[in-house]
Amino acid sequence: MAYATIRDVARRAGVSVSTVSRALNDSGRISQETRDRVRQVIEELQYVPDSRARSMHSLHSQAVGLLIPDIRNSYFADLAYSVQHELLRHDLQTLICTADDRPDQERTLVGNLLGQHIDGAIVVPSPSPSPAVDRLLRQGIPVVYIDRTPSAGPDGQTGRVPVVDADPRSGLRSAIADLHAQGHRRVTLITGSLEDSDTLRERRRVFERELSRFPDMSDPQTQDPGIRLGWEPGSTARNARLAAVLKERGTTAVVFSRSQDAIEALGTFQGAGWVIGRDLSLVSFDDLPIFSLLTPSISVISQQVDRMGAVSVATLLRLMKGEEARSLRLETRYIRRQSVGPSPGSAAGVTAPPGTPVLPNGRRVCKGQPGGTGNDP
Amino acid sequence: MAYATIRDVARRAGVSVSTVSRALNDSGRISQETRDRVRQVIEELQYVPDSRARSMHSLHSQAVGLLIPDIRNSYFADLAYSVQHELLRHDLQTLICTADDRPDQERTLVGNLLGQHIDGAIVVPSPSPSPAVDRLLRQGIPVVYIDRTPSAGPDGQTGRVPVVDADPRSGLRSAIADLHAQGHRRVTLITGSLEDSDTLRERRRVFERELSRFPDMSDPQTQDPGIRLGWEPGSTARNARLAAVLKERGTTAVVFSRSQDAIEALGTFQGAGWVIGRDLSLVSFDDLPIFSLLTPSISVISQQVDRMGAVSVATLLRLMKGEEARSLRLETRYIRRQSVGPSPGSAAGVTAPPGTPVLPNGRRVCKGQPGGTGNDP
DNA sequence: CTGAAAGCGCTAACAC
DNA sequence: GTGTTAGCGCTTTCAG
Repeated sequence: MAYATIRDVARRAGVSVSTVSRALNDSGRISQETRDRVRQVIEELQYVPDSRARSMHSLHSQAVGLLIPDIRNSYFADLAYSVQHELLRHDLQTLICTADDRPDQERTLVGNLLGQHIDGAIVVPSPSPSPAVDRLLRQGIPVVYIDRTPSAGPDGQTGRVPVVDADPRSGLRSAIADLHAQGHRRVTLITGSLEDSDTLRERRRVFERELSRFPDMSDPQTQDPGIRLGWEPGSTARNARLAAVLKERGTTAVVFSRSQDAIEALGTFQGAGWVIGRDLSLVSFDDLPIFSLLTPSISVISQQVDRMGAVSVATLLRLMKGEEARSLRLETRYIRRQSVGPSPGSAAGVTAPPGTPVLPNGRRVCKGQPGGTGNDP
Repeated sequence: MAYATIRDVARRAGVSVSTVSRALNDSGRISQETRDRVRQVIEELQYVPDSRARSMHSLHSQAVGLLIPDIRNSYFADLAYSVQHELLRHDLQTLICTADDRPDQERTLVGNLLGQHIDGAIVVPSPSPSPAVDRLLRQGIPVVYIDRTPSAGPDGQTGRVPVVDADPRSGLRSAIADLHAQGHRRVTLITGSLEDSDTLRERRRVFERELSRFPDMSDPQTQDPGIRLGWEPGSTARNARLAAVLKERGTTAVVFSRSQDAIEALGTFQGAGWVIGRDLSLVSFDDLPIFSLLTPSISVISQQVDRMGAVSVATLLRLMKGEEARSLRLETRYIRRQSVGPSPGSAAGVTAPPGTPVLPNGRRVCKGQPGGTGNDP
């Protein structure tokens, strides 16, 4: 069935196309009466204005591109959801593009986006500087980086792009304070290979700094409070080795920099006879939905993706209005759950220290409530 | 910076716009020489044709809508990924819309899609018949349903929409056969409330039928091999009750109809001192990425989302070409992992029965390889 | 308050 | 082979 056009409506309502247009947009001068009649006809004909034709004049396509590495990753899916809903509130459509961190695919996708004359873009920058994103920038399209700080490219271009990401400090500080209060003195960070990622490098650096605020938590034997794991996907051998190292160090609590490592190691720890939250306390970055579903539920340092989505959209809107916009770091938040308990052989931890933000057994609402992480009061 | 238009290119190349158009589309007669020159200029100007203007003629927008309940759900995210990549191979853009199973939101989103004159749509039908989707149908837009069979609405409209979904039979049959071979005789299905979902109802029905093929597996005490769980999100109490019921029944193996229930129950079972794969064998529907990461890894009945995406796209393409397209049910596949082991107190299960499709500790490749589930030879 | 007409960027006849 | 021209469906002056 062919689409009804504005002419069809005009004809049927006995008016001209410009009158219909005015009725559609509440613009210009139009009498209440004709407006109602036109609206009536629009209903009858199930007329939907062609947004393509429309946007060719307005210079606004009402569409925003969202470039992420992989939609299958829970974290990015949450982010996409949040961004999309926030944009929808502003009558903007989100074009979700999964670039797989592959430059060629990025090129194709950005080409598509340019062809549609998107009004703006929200981009998770890939590890290496991206020529595709530069193209957006050169075209003068407002861009906001999200989640990762891009490696400063040699071209000054990216210099003026606002970044919205998470500051690991607040979350790590609370987590370490809580672990300390629970009597833990030997806390180990488990991180991925640091070369790959600024994010991981920063977490590591901040972890060390925050740990050093407690003199009794420094480890006299090992200078190095962190353990690096390669990217080999969770070999059992690797996790077994990990368990051995922890035992040798006398570690009573671990913080995982990458949620995936935490998931993989969990079973190994339990298989080794450790009860998580009793024999070993465990905290992971990223508040994945699954972490609150598992038993024991896993304490996390939340990146607050919902807020990140909302804030990045707000930043983009500002840019789109031609206003200035600055980079912003969101606080991470420590959420205590069952996986953290008092250190074995310690009398501490019966009560949490005042001021520690703790949500015992915090549960995440999954359906329908974007903000339902329970983080915000 | 303003976009370069086809006129800019024409002017600069010293030709007319139609010549540029021909160079762009390799259509009509054009000399090699001028074509190269035009291409040259296009490069220089970084010219990108305006797909909106373009599509106003061709009657094709090269865009397809994908309507899913929630992108945050791993299962749908996987599906979206698969669909999007498959469509991209055919130079079609995917407009991912998360409808939250809310009719009003569906209305808005479908309105947007109509406004863009999408060439087709792939839709996960919501439990109740959707007026929004009917609107697409009335407009004559090719639609394919995916994953769920829609409740037959009173309007004949939806009758002619092909459905691509998963047939639980093959997977359940293999799973039950494997469990039987492992010595399990008391197998229980754990399902959600059946009223909500045709899918769950069917799984339940097929489970009973497949179970009855083994005379020694029927349960003399309980007529009812299934346990229904409400939707209360994983209350500890509920899971504890579940454990008690299983013990009382003498169940040695469980099959979860909903992956979420499996995740929630896992910890409770382990907390009760059961070793999964030894004291209790466990199979879940849906091959979520996490299931292969956990220790023990979880045996699953895979819906083969990758294939489902590919097949639904193929079906849609057929429809878009005006050809007939039929509904299709994909086989589900049982993938054995560590969570299934021999029944306690049974001598069986040392070897798997011949012909049973088994992938011990099957691991899912997450990055970069759409087809990397390891299901396809 | 309403209508006629120009044009957004592109494609597709039709001429030359 | 290439240029001219008429639209696609809409918004937006500019007259009435």
